[in-house]
Amino acid sequence: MVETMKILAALETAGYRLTTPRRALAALIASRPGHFTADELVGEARRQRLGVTRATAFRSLEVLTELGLVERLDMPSGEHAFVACDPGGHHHHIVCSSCGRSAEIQDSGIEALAARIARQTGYRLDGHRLELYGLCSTCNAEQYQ
Amino acid sequence: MVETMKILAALETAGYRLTTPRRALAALIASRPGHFTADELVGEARRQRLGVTRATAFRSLEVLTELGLVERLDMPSGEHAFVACDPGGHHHHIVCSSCGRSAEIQDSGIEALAARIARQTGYRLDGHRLELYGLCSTCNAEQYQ
DNA sequence: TTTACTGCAAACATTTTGCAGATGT
DNA sequence: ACATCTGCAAAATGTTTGCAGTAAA
Repeated sequence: MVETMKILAALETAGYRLTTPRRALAALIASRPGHFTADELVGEARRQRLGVTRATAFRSLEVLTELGLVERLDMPSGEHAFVACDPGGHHHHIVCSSCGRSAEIQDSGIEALAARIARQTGYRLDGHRLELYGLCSTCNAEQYQ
Repeated sequence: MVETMKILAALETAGYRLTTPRRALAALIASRPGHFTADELVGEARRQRLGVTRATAFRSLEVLTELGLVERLDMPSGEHAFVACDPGGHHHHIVCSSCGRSAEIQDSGIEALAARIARQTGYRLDGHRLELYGLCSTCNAEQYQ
């Protein structure tokens, strides 16, 4: 769970202004249990009359992505989505294809695996991405009720 | 290396017609050493006067993707790209961020790793994606000349 | 008071679609 | 012959940008 305050604090620390739209977006993003598309975010903001433009939403998402507070995902469907996440450490996501809830995965051995592949293929790696898709335990349980 | 013939054979087997545009695209795709964007593909087709429309290119890429002859990648930059690949077995790609050359990676232990994560998180996985980015040995070598 | 930020609207990029005609089988 | 494909052009998406005004620090 990512809290609004953490996002705002990070923005402030990085020298960004805490504007009304940014506060609103931070709250919205923090309230999301899982991933969301830019469009969903804007829609939700509009529904709640928060007065946040599409352009501002994109601009904020960009800033937040840079700070590592949000990450961009590419769903199997091809659509782009974002997830709030803890900045700092490199990590990966596992996302529920039903409810969208997502969890962060720390190392788990992927780094080692990537290093091994690099050695085998002769590539000098400078990045990788692992995304896992499936049903979270809740959705999985519901399916059999 | 993926050959034109293989692509055409797969299309035919799947019941698709071997039209002129499809033959042209198959050849273009097979000639690519690495990944390519839809736009690059169309541009190349136009340069060679192959008479392939943008719409047709997209439609063909869709078909080829369905058949597993091509896969969609999401580059770190955010742009979409495609790579020709062997259909069948689940695999992943390692792509060179300089020349675009890409190689397929067979299992390498990712499946086991994914299974372990599934167990730990309680998710029932139905898919995952691993993409590795870096410099291939050739580009890496050139950098130090 | 200064500079970052926002809204607006237009521009852009990318992918999809409807339809009439061309073409593979 | 007949269904599948293609080209064309328009539409639907998704994202970015310039600029003048607003607001945070």
